[in-house]
Amino acid sequence: MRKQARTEAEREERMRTIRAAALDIFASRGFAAARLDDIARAASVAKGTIYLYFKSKDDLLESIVKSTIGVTLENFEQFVAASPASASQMLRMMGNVIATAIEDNDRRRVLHLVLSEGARFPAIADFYHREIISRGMRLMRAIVAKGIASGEFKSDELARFPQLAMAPALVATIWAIVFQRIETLDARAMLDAHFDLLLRALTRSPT
Amino acid sequence: MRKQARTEAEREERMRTIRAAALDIFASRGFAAARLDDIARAASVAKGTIYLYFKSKDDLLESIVKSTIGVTLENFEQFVAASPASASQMLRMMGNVIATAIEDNDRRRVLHLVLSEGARFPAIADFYHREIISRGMRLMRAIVAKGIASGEFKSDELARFPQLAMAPALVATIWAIVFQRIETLDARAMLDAHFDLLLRALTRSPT
Amino acid sequence: MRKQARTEAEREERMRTIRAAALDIFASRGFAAARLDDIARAASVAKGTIYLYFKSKDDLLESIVKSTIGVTLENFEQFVAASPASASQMLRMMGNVIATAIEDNDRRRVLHLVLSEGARFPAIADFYHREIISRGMRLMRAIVAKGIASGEFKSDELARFPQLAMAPALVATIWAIVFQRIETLDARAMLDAHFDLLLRALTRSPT
Amino acid sequence: MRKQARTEAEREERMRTIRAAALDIFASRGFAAARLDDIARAASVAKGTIYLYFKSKDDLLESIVKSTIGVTLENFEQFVAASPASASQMLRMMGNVIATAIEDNDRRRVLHLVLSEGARFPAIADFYHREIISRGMRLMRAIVAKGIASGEFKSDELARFPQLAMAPALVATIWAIVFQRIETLDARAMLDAHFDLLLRALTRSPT
DNA sequence: CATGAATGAGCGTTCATTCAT
DNA sequence: TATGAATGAACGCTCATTCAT
Repeated sequence: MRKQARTEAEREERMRTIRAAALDIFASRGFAAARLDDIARAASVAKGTIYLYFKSKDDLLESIVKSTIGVTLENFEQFVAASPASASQMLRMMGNVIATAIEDNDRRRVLHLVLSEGARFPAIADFYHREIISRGMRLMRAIVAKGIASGEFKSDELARFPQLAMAPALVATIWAIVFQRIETLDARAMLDAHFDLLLRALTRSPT
Repeated sequence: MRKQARTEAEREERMRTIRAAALDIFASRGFAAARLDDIARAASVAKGTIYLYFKSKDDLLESIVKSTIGVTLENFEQFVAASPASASQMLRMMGNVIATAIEDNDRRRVLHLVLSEGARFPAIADFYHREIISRGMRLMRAIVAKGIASGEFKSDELARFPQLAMAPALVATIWAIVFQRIETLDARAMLDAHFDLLLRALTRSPT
Repeated sequence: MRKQARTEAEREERMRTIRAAALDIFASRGFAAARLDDIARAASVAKGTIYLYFKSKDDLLESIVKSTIGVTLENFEQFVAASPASASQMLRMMGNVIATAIEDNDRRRVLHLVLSEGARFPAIADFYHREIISRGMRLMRAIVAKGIASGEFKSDELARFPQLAMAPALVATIWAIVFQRIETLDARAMLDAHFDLLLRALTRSPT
Repeated sequence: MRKQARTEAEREERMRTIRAAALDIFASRGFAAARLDDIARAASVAKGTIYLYFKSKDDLLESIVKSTIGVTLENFEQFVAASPASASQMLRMMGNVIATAIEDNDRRRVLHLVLSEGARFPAIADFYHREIISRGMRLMRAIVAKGIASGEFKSDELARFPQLAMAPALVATIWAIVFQRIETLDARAMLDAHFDLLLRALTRSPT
């Protein structure tokens, strides 16, 4: 072995390999119980090599979370502002984006790591909140504002609690990791039902 | 400092004390990183004493989860069948029960432990699914069935995916543990909004 | 339970019971690996009770060894002096006594404990040497002296190294405990052969 | 203080060092009471290093026994078949080999470990029986057979119980470890006396 | 850069001994 | 006396991190 990473690109590639291996191991054993030895073996590098790229086990976890942002949201924000689509259509699209996102196993695993370890890793919770959650919430609020302005949406619950739109995605993610073995759950069908209900409620005047 | 638990009641009390201390420590450090030493100190017993009541650290975790069932659901199931209340009223009541349940910090911590460690502790996932989740789902389906039978509810999404009713509670729980520090969330207000939306959607015919 | 030992006789009986149980456990697990819990259970007493009769685990071991002297030797010494039997006959008798002694499982176990733990328990080595070994050696020397005086025995190897007479008994004991499972050994037949050889040698003039 | 063993030879050397240290500690404290910490210190390595070379404490013990075979016997077997020496001479030689062998302190300690712990470590008892004992017995039987065939030896006790030839060596070994402190024993002189007696007996017709 | 041997602090569990009942 | 719950020091083994090669 002893492949050397001289260029910056090779360096990035190495880090990606190690991160991928680490995510595998963290996800299957849990962060604290994961052993660097296993990660090294899974990444086909020596244990010491990991330390050439990451300061510590904690840093490795942090790096995994930070590298899994998904550029998806970035583009979407500008799109909302400019698009001629109706708020309902946008909400649907958002639903599809979410459904697609959580079908990706790595993203699920990262989310689960954030939920499980976030309390002990402020940097991770901060990062995830800043980069993913608050963006998603801002986006959701933008859509709702547009819908209310246009008269499509009759109530503002989703603006006050954008979390309500994502909640089923969280459930689907956790279910896939914790309960799938016991009882399967069709995540996409559930998200479809969820957005059906949401739209039916939002487009109806509260009594 | 060497109180002996000779009666069965004292024994139960001891176990409760140890469980409570362990939940504190598990919740704050995570299961794997929690040290029996800390649990013992928190429970004001010697480390060896823990092993008089629990077979192992794993067993202690399992016992914590199993002892936190909450009798709440039990009673509720019979109530649904017999009550003259409308399905809508019942769903509201259910919402209140859930909101109250997740206001309890211990319950939140246990749920978080189940979500975080369930994948590595099949016994825990099994137990939680059997005792809490499948019961809650059955209950939800009973309510929806009643609502559809009476003509109150026009669609069955909630019968197909009862998880949709609980999803915001899960979000609230995780938020409290992971993100509260960064941005507060009024769990009860969110759940109220959630059930408002849900009822508005269910009582309206799908197009 | 809670049988109380008020009289001295009851007290002795209790100690015997505990010693017997302890010997069982020491022999099967080894002294260091033996657990007081197991001894207590085997003796049908509570763990604390053992400490009413013995100062410590070490003391219990010591007590076991000291209580297994076997009065056999005592009587035999006087017998040698007075008996009209020839030295050869006496050696034969001695052989029989030894053979019978090591057929007793408890004696074997005690001897094995002495051999295994004696190095770490000076008190035990001292005691065993004083009470068993040096007596046996003295006895052997007395027999040989008698044989040489009477002209029966032509050489004094056995007087210089009385251990030579007992060596096969030691082998038989250890064999029974360590190798019997792999290959059986007929201890009595071996001892018979040994004393046959010994007498044939002693009664012949060295060249 | 952080010498790395990268070649196979250095690795072997490391194992030897650790085994030697372990034998010291096992012999002085007994196997169960020996602490890995002490072994590590005695070997001038960190505790964890031991586990790079041995799977467990048990494995370390086993390895010690297995690495102390002594090639002595191997060569001797072929020698007996080919040599023009008489059976008596061979028995004498055997006596010298044994006497020399048990003068080695390490060999004594290993034998004592086998006798003490063999009952709890079947692998050790099996190994020792297979590699040392049964070989020694076969050898002894070969010598006796030769002696009887040539008419030198008149009886077969030693063929039936080859253990009789080694018994005094066992006594000498145990004595050195358990009773030397109390009363010294000249092992070589005793073995000489033993083989004198043995030869005198074997070369004389039984009555 | 890469390797993997070495380190040693750390932890779950055990068990001889004590002591409240 | 007898009991057995409680104690806490001790120990085998692990594994994140370091560092010689």
